[in-house]
Amino acid sequence: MVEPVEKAAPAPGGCGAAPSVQLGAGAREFLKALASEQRQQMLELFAGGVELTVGTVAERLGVGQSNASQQLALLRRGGLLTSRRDGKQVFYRIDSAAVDRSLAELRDYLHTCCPPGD
Amino acid sequence: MVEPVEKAAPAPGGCGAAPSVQLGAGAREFLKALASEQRQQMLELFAGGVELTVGTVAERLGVGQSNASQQLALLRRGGLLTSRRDGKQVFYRIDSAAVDRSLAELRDYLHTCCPPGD
DNA sequence: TCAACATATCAATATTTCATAAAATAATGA
DNA sequence: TCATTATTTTATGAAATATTGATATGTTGA
Repeated sequence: MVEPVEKAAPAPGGCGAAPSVQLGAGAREFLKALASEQRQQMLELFAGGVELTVGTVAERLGVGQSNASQQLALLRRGGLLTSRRDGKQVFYRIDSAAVDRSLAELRDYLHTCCPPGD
Repeated sequence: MVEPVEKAAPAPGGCGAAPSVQLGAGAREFLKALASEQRQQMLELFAGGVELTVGTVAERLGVGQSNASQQLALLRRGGLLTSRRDGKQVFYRIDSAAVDRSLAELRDYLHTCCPPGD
């Protein structure tokens, strides 16, 4: 019989006016890039800060060259990887600074959505 | 003429033996759940720790009730929301503790992949 | 210039995800 | 039990994503 308290409206006494939190386009690309198992495996190849070429990544994962190139491009767009060309080859490696930025943005977003101490 | 150093194998002198980093299934679901703009909007409705029913969420986002139910289930599987039934209705709310766990796992994973100071 | 190699882009097709409606499950009260 | 309401599950077609092969771009060295 006890009707649940309808806390539909933003809790007035809670954490104050919730600002319209929203993830930026960058963070969204970041999440999208990470939300694929294949791309996660790809990322793991770069552990330790090593640099790898497209061809090497394709070979190690047993996927086509075209596929690897496209997925790496996605990871780069998501701010997880950066690349440099050296001669014929393109070397990819983790973009630590950008990763940290995205992670911080995601943390802020989630902590605004759902403060740890509530 | 300078051949780029082929750091294909795990850097021996680098940050030590890179342990086989791998995201757990939980973290993967977490990322998947977050990697959708609609589900991000959905999450934002829960800012401040409010509880909402499936019907309310559907109405606020202007989507079908079935759609809302499915997306909410996805967010729950991803460990972002938790739910309780009270009578006929099901109330969803943020699962702060689980979010923090996933965020921590993600941070560890990314920091093993790509230590900030490298 | 050409030949060769590495990567990127494009096009076609499979696979997956999304959105809506219909049917099934669960809970309440008469 | 039946009717009503809320949610979940199922089924369907539409849209997005992944995979593959072919082609194009860019670089090197002859």
